Amino acid sequence: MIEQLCQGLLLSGLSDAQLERVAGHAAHVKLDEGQMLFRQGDSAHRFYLVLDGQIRLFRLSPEGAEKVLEIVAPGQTFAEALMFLNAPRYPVCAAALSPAKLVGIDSRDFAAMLRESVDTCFVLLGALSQRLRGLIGEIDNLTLHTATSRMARYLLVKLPADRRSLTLDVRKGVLASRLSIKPETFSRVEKSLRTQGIIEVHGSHITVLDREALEDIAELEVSPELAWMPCMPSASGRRN
Amino acid sequence: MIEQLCQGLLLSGLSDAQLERVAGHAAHVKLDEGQMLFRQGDSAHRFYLVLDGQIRLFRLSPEGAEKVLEIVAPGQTFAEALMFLNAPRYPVCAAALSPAKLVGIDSRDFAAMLRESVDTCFVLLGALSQRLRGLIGEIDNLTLHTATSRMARYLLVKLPADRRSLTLDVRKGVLASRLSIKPETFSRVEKSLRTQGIIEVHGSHITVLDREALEDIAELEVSPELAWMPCMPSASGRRN
DNA sequence: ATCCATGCCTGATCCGAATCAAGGACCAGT
DNA sequence: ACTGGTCCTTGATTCGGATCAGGCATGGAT
Repeated sequence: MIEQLCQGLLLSGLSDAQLERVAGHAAHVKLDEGQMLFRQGDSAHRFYLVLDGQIRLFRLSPEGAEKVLEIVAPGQTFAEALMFLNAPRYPVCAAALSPAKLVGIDSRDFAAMLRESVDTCFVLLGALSQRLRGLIGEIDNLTLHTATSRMARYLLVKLPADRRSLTLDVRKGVLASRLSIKPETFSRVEKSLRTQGIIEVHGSHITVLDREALEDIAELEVSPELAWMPCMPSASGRRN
Repeated sequence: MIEQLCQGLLLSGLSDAQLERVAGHAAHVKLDEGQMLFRQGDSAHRFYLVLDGQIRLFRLSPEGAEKVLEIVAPGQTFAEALMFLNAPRYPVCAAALSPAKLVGIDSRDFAAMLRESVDTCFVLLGALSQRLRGLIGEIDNLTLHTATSRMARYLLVKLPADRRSLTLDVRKGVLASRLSIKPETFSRVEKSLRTQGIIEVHGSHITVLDREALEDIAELEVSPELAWMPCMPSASGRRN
């Protein structure tokens, strides 16, 4: 159990004694493919470390529509932030994309331990900060960019720095939801990139033929430009 | 200066000695209406506490489009999270909506002090967690709900619990951007709610005539319903 | 008072993406 | 090899909201 906990980046900085204490109230959880771990609105007493498989975090609308916020991979933790709220309830649903093994860690217990380890506090603060940055980027994607642009960005992020191809680690339908695109549109965007000769697709294996063009479509920030921009005082939302 | 720092909810838990230390490297900042405080991409050495006025945090796309992420009111702090990243850069632009006074607090200094106060660490963790929850709600709004629904939600949130009317604290154009709506559409949505007899508008003063109807439009969660939902295993993004 | 700038409103039109509707591909199970 | 089931793809159409264009009202400067 202890060694398994160490797989979590968040927990790797803990001392043996601390790990043992955390392990005390921790519980192994196994999920079948598609099985729900918790639902949004459930009261949250624990957070989780993924050991194996993938967990899909998603939001449900009252009408039953769903939006995937994150796909959690082994070694990552999720739902830690709730530890610090008064009457914590999961803000999302969690379900396994594939058969999964995880460890559930008691929030109260962990928080108590945190009090004795400022270092770990800082690790956690860092993790939450990064997640915050990620969500801001997500909102930027949704409000300032098109579906095609989001797709291009995703490919560029997932593309190993020096390699030209990658293999999608989730079904295209799930990825579509992750990018806030309908499966039909996803398919069309993919086709468009294919016919432009920018990418090549064989099942879930994608090869980037023209990285330049893809970066162009992704509409990435160009830092130096910011210094030139006028940024009119109190400019109203021309182009929102 | 010390008393001013205390206005920040985040800082109110600090001891006098700690406050004094923070005040040491803190600097007052005054902004004219519309003046920029920092731009996205700028390296971030400090975070801010708003004493007076309103600060508009927004994101710029390469094409110059802008999206307001938050409007910061007096007593609130912003950009604290960056403290815990390695090469921190502001992820957003900040500009004053009205003449504003704020205090800039040195990140390194504050972080050093944090190491000696686990309690304050927890306060910060709580604050970041809430912000995280807020951003998830924001993404939910953008992906699972219409412009009209977002507008209704905003009104309901801003509406004092027992009162029937409220006064908008920002220009409608800014609010539109905050809700990711174009000013034209904002105007049309407002008109639609007016002609339905749900709200009454006089300038920036809005009266809610039919709270029920507004809640209906807002498509709020109905917690008990979640227990009934099937939540098919590995359901694909039917309805994204 | 006149001027012009800015914010807000309204109408006509356009566009990106969702929806509706069918096919087709790729399985696992019989 | 045949099923029946997902999952993906493709086409036709619709729809929400953006864009373009113009008008009106307010408020500060001259």
